Amino acid sequence: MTNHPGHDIWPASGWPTTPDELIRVQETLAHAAWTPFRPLGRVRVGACYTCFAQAEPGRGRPDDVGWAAAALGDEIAVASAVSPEGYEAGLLALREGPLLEAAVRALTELPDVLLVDATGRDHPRRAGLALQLGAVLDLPTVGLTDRPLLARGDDPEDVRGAASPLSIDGERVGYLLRTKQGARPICVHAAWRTMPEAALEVVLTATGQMRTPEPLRAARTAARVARARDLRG
DNA sequence: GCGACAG
DNA sequence: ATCTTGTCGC
Repeated sequence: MTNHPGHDIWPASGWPTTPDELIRVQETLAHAAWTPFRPLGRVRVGACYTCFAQAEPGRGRPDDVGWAAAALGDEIAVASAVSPEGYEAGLLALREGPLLEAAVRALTELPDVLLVDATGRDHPRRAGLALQLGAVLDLPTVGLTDRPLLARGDDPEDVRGAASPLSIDGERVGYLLRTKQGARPICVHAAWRTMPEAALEVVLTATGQMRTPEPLRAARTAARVARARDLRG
């Protein structure tokens, strides 16, 4: 938890710092060999989330302060820093990667599988931030978003648990999942070491009565609370 | 040229 | 991310 944030976690983070660099990493990760994660037994599901100080529509600003939180069971960890980049679709890792990694690494124990507020295989180079973060942390990950980046899918029926495939040119990259009746479906993305079906299973086990899976709700709340606290003194 | 475009 | 709109429940 950095109280007076700087760019400090970026240079030493090992994450790419330029679009060209990131794109190369994404292309490499998209073709990397992997063994599929099978959710067996009691799987510990964690989540991470980032929010920023500037709340303007459209692209976020460079040099904005960000707060990331990671949640696993009752434990919460938070990290904060100035993020050098604004938001650009396809390059979210430049803005949030090191922040999310820092929050997850601040947990006492790592989860068996991590939910990330970003896409995975649904990406121009098939390597969204959820996939990349999993590779960096060596953890299976699942991406969760409100809407797809490139993928398309039909609306699942309005029954809790109903799902319909999200695809890019016939390639299945995730599912639209109705986690709550009467609520918009969430996008569940295959990411690092997770097939679309495994991703779906993980999300269903982590979801209670609310639309958003519990670990992600916890991380989201924690990040926003940290932001509110730090923006006072 | 215009809209779309994870957070 | 944020905003708008609509609906339901307190």
